[in-house]
Amino acid sequence: MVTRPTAPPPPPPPLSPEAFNAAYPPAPGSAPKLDADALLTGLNDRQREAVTLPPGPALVLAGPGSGKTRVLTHRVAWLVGVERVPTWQVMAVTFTNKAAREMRARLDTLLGGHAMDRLSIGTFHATCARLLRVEASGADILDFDGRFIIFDSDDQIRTVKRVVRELDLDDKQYRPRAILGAISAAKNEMIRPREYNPPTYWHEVAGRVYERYQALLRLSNALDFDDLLLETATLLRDVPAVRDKYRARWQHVLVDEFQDTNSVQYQMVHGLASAEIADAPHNLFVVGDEDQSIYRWRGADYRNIQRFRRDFPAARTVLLEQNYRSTQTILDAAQAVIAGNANRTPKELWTDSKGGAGITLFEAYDEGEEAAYVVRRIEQMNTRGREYGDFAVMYRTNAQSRAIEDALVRRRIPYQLVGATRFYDRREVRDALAFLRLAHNPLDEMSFLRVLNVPTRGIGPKALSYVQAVSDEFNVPLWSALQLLVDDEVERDLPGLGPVDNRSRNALTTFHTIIDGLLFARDTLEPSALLGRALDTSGYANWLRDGSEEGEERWENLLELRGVAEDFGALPPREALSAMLESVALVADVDGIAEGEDGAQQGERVTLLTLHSAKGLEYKVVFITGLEEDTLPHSRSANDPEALEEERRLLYVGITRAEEKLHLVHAFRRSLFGTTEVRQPSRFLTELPPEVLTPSAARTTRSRSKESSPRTEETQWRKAPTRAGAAAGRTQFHAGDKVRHASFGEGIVVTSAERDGDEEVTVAFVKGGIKKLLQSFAKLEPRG
DNA sequence: CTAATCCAGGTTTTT
DNA sequence: CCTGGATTAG
Repeated sequence: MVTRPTAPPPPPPPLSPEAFNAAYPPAPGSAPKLDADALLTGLNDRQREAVTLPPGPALVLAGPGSGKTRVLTHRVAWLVGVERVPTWQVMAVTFTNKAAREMRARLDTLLGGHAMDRLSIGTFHATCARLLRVEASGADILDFDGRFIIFDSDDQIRTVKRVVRELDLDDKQYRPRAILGAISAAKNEMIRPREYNPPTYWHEVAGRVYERYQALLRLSNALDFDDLLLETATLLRDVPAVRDKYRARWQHVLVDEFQDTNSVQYQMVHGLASAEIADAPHNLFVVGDEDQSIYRWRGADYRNIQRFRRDFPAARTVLLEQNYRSTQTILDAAQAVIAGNANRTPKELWTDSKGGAGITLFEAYDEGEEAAYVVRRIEQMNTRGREYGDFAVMYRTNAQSRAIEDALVRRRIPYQLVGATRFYDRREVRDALAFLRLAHNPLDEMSFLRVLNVPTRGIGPKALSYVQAVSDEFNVPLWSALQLLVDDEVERDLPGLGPVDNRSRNALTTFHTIIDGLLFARDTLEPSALLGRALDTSGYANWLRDGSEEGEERWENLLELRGVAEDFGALPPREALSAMLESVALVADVDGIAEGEDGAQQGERVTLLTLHSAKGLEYKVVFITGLEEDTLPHSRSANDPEALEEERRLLYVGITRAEEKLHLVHAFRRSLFGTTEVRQPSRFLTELPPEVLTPSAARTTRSRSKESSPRTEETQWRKAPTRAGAAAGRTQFHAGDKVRHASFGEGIVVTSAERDGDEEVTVAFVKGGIKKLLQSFAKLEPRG
């Protein structure tokens, strides 16, 4: 593929205006020259067109499985290897670390491992963080300095809570989550506290919180996720020197998943590419798919694709419709579903792989049976030669994973859970990181307060109030206040508090000693050792490992964290520490961390994940579970047509993950927060054309679409439960009977379910409506 | 100050 | 169901 000439390549024609090359002479870090034909082999016509587009704005509309990442990476390779653009002039942004890593890896292969270090490839957030660290040091345009820390969602919510309490607000009426949402929304619109124009009284209050929240952030020299974007976009908009510098530097900007950009991200990209500098072409290459826009709730707007067309009328558009992933059957199903959305530009996906297995639709009795079904199918296919790694089980909400996990554990099938209680959200991990953050910067109040009394060392509200009082009195951070206290450099009688009692004093000294020790060690110990020291001297390790199973589990998480820390061992300690903390703050997914306890590799495990985290992935066999009203579409989306369209896109994303076989599963009833409810099948199911389904599944949807007719279907069980009915004393069944699962209208409801390999049967009579009926369900013991 | 216990509330998706 | 907050007993 990649050929390296033996003779030095002839000087390439400069892609960018000479003026730029003169002003910014190419730095070391140009890529090897690539052979254009070799680079393009294996690409289809459309892909080739996209990869070789002339400079200028470009929009690639890429359907699922159409080789989007391939196009992006080849485009970069084309630019640096064929067009001879210096690598440092290229910036590619993605949304996830995973995508960035993958791009990097693929480019590494394409470019033969050279010249990678000068390419800017990263997530929006990471890219912004890097830029801000540079720009905030020195210039005092910004109200924070380059050593800022990054607040994650937990820090954010704690801060908002603190402000809500401070302002004496009712946290029921002003729920911290909601307020944080409002703040985030404002930031996404680039609205600062002072410019905030509240539409309602509630928002006015939220605005007050916003102001104080922001002040607290800056007090800790902290930025939240939204700030990273906002401050960068503002800088590029308002400071010509900075803007021009980066425009000149990044002459080629490539954006992945453009449909998921929010307004700030759009402006940032737009700002970088605008042509206010004479002769600068807008070399902005964006790739996206409106149909896969699933982050509306955090400000993403697929209409940015339309906006792009409007703002860059000269943009060339390339449509990628050939799919290399799924069977035609699966594509047909996907298109039928997405066709239900009104606001979209139609695309016609096609593939060379005609036909394919029908899509199975299964109605389970409840989530337990749903899980049993999935697991049974996996086992069946596994014995027929499928690897566990070929399977993925997807769901709308993380809570749904529990039942599936249970079933997998019982059958001893190795699995991998993506996301869920994220590794870095675990309490012990956050505690441990708080120690490291304090070692990095003891003024970090969030971390200070977090571990001040963890493990408990006798510092309660009383002791804290001394520190707080000193902090207020002398207007210094908590850490400095603590220092003053333990060094006995403040008046013994604090205003309104009286003398500091000895117990508090001792406890505070203990804490001070711990952190001081870390500060002392941070320049010599590498992060993993520093972490070990922190856990030892703080007593955290002992406290955690109290002999309980839970304690050991948590301890293992800390060992994993230690493993993460070891990756930074090569750098000088001080640098390694900040690199590690930065990386950890911007990591969202757990991949690479959750290697199996049972020794199974990733490829040998069933993957469990939400539909959201499934984007960009593919599996041979996909199960989409919980296809019910109020789950998919989710109840929160019920009243909002826009939100409903997003739910449909979510299902579309899920369906198009499947390469060969798709199972759609829904349950007749499902328990949620303790109570059980009857579920209606998802409206999206009725949008599936019967011919994409397996015959029996097609029959089911058809009978279901006739509204008032009874909903019946034969169960999947071969053996009827033995005289289970008799045990109920209501009706009788015999071995060999065909058990029916009749939900409505027949006077009797019978369902079977599997539990621990045994079948469980439920029988009831219809009396007083379905709700009553379900309450009166009798649970029966199976008999041998 | 800590630990145990009770209670109410909130439960979508994630950089 | 699970968490986090509040309350209470020690």
